[in-house]
Amino acid sequence: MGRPRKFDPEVAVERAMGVFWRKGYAGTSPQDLVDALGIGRGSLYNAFQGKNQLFQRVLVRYHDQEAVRLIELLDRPGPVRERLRSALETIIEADFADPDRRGCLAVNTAIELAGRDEEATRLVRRMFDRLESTLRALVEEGQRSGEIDRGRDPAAVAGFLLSAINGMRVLTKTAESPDQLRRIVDATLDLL
Amino acid sequence: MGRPRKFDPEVAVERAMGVFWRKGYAGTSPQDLVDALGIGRGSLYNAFQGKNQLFQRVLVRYHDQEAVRLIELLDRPGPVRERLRSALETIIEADFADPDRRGCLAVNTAIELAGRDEEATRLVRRMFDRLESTLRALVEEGQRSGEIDRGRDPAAVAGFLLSAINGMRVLTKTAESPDQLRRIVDATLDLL
DNA sequence: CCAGTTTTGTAACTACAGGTCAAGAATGGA
DNA sequence: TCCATTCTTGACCTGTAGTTACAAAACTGG
Repeated sequence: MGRPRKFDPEVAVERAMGVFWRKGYAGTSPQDLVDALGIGRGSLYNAFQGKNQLFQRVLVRYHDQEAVRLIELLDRPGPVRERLRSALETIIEADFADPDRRGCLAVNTAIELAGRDEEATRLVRRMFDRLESTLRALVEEGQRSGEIDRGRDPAAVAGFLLSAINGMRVLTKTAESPDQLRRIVDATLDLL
Repeated sequence: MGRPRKFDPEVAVERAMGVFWRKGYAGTSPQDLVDALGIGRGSLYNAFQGKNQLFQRVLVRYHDQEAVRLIELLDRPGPVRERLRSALETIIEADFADPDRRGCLAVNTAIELAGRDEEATRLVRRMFDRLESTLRALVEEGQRSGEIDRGRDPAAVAGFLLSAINGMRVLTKTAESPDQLRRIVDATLDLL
């Protein structure tokens, strides 16, 4: 009972994600959110307790959406190396297709808030951990299929790949063309 | 002529660097700066035209200081791989020794401001380019000495290393212990 | 020691951050 | 139809961001 909501909270979180992603946490004002969500200030604070809580919901949504998309790419059938290449290339294409070059919200948040916002740190760490697990499984599969040297520690290689992906997403921020990044992908897979 | 400055601008920029590095650009207020620099508001705006200009001087100083330190590490005599390992390990030790885990100011700025602040973007890109050049020279040296496979494109490997370094500096933000990072260093050098 | 120059300290100002609150609107239940 | 409940709108509030203004202070050359 009670007056029903006029807006869909999920849609609101989705839109909030766009704003935080583009402007960062500190760079996003309540007014930005009100404008983007198309709801009144009061509703915003009623539905989500404040900027901080809303941001946490955004991070969860990002995890359930973007991170999962990447994991699905990696989990498709086919040779391990091809899957990896295709996933990395997709990341780069997506980063450069975005006119705002927002990069990865997890990376952005790690840089802006890690160590200074406990919950945000936890959520980002969770995304990194999840991706790393997926990568480890992929490496192990590659070792079974003979595509990847069996002498290597899968956990170490997975950590290396996670680091490589994050590094690329930093460089997409300043790179002028995708070519530099494509060469890095080539080099990374060559070395693997 | 005129009244002499009571403070050393270089010292002030140095201190400002500490603040921006820890709290980010948007997260640093004029009051933070006044407190940290130990000078009055008026002096601050008289000596450095404003937050933005001061930040640019900070970026230049960071380049001339931190980036150069890393380059010097890489330019020391000895086997290429050892130098690379020692440089990477030094980065990690420094990152974890810092109680605030500020990471790398260039990476932080790339994430926060690239594409949204032209001058900051230029200065960060310059740091990345400089490091990449050093890495390329190092790779070429390694190829001459036989430590690195001569079939590889030095530019691509250098880009790869730059990306790997930046990726590690993202992970130091959320990593709970340096061990994860040390394993990544091992894996990276193993693969090279 | 005066004129001219530059710095300093502090007050002031506008705008906005981030959030609260009262009043009213829309619902289901008795 | 009245009630309790929950939502919406928009005004309002306190504090701070980021900057400017300016008078007083501290120097230097002549």
